[in-house]
Amino acid sequence: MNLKTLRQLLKVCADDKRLRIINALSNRELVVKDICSLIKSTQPTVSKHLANLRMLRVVVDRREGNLVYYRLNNNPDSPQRQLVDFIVSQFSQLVVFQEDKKEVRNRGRRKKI
Amino acid sequence: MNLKTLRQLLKVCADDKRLRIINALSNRELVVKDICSLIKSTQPTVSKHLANLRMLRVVVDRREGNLVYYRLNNNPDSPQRQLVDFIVSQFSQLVVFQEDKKEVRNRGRRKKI
DNA sequence: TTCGCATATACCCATAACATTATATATCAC
DNA sequence: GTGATATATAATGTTATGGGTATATGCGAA
Repeated sequence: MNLKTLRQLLKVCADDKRLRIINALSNRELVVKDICSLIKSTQPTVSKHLANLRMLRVVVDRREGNLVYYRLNNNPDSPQRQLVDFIVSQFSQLVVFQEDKKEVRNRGRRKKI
Repeated sequence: MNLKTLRQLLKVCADDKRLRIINALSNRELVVKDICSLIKSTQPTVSKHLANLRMLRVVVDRREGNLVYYRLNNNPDSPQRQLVDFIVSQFSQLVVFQEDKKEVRNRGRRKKI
């Protein structure tokens, strides 16, 4: 870990939509399309955000058929996980975060993802 | 606290020089000129970085004569302090951080600040 | 193979961020 | 008041970032 990596890690989290993605994924893994409709952004935009988060290992992905599931990097010793924990726990009361979590739960109930 | 503030708070920390300033100030308060020589940047550049940090209340300042002392916002309940604590403690082993701390301590010994 | 769906990448544009130079403000000494 | 020092702000150029459209890739079904 060096200064550049720390800076990049903070920077990749310093974006409204990526913060919402991180918060949403703290609930459970999601496919790209779910995230598109959740944060109301086009698919390329979401793919790019996810690529940014993936490059810094904030999230990891797995392909299943033609779907790609994204989840948080849950390695408990990683700085990524530490920062995500800080964000998710410290700011869980943020209205958007609560709304998004609720939406993710509902979406999960409505259709198998 | 809203999403925008969280984003701005993360962003203001997501810069090499501002990270070094935060780490240096975790030791003790410093005047602008000290920071200029520490991070080897021009005075306007440092002033701007400090203004950014000040706007987000990551640091606070006090004027004494024609010197302006900067220190970390040490309100223990503030998100600012929480994030700074995370950065300073979690990444204290970073080479630049250790070098800067050493330099700050030496500088403090050499001349009264 | 071809089609259709999900996702990723390329390209372009608009805006934001950083560094530098020059200038302005503030305070002290005189 | 003037001059010197410390800091802040303004103006400018360059680079980085985020969003959109179009296109490419990957995979399953038939």
